[in-house]
Amino acid sequence: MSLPHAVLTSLLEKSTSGYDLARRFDKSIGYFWPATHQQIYRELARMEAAGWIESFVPPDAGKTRKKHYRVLAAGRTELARWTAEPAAPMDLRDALTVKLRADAVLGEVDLLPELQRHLALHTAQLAQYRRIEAEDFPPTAHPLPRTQAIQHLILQKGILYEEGEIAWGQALRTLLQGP
Amino acid sequence: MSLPHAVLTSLLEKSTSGYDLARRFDKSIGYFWPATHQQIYRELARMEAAGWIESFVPPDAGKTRKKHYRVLAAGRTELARWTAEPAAPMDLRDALTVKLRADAVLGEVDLLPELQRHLALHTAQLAQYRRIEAEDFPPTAHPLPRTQAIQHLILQKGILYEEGEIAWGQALRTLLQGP
DNA sequence: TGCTCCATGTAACACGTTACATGATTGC
DNA sequence: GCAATCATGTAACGTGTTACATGGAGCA
Repeated sequence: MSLPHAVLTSLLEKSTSGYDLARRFDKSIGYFWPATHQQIYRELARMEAAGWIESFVPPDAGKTRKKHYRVLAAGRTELARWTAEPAAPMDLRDALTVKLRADAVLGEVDLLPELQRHLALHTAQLAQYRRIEAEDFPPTAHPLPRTQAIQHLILQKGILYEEGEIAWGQALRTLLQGP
Repeated sequence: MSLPHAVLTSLLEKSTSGYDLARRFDKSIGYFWPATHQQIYRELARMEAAGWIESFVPPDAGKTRKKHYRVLAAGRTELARWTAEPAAPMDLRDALTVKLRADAVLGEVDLLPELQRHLALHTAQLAQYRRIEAEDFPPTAHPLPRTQAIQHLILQKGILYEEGEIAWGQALRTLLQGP
């Protein structure tokens, strides 16, 4: 049950509409907690009913249906509560590994094309993370303030993850291609 | 939709009862695709209805309710189809990273205890993987046959993952504890 | 006029989680 | 006799996924 809290976090970072939230999700928190726009609209409605957030018509709405949301005190309290609460570490759900085991037991399944696809996707994602890092965290002599240091560390987690996937995938490719 | 295929794979590796399957899951495929016993019973019933597997009373059943399952040709075909089929890479769902972002935007949330818990859990998991590796893959001079090499590589993926989590967690701990 | 993008939603369903039910067998 | 474990399930619910609906705004 982390999606509402991910949404609260994103709203605290910048209070916007559900639509923009859904789009920003894809490029930030969504890397670590993906969500579709339908899920986000559903959670926004629930959280407004629960009194964690409130909606208002933004000044620049004009004749559009645009609604903005902002976090209320109750939402902030709830987020702080959840953040300190112990939770199980995420569990992996890695279909490629299952496929690899299936290949081992079946034999005669050519996994290489699928593996190449994955390597390409992870390589692309890694490149994107590196681009973001180069833009947002240019090398400096001085240590970053806490908030920025945390954000950099989060980005580095994504980078580490992709690097690991790629290194492992290359080892697998060598094995599958071997004589 | 990978759970049925994970179950098929496990059944091909060793055809057993739902109960044993659920217990073996926890210690093998479940590391990469977790499932509760209820999910497994549900999938077994569905797959039997679909003609992918069949149940039979094992010779050693006695008066128990024990049922065994074995994979039919249709199930084997389906598994091969799914294995070669392209699929999106797994997506991360990492609550700790979300909590970290929440901490950055809220301030004044003490994440250290939660981080320590995670470090302890990942360290324990890593130790278990290493124990399995030492038992099942003792160092030899000769390269392993393909099936075993694949199984070793799968285990190494788990090890790499845990090592990454621990290394990152230690970096985070340094940051959170820093002055 | 027709197309794309903005913006918010409803509905149905599949999958995952949690709690509970049932009865037999094994070990003390 | 009692508790723990074996063994299979039902039921209810919550989250995630997919398809579709609605209507305005901007542009060629």
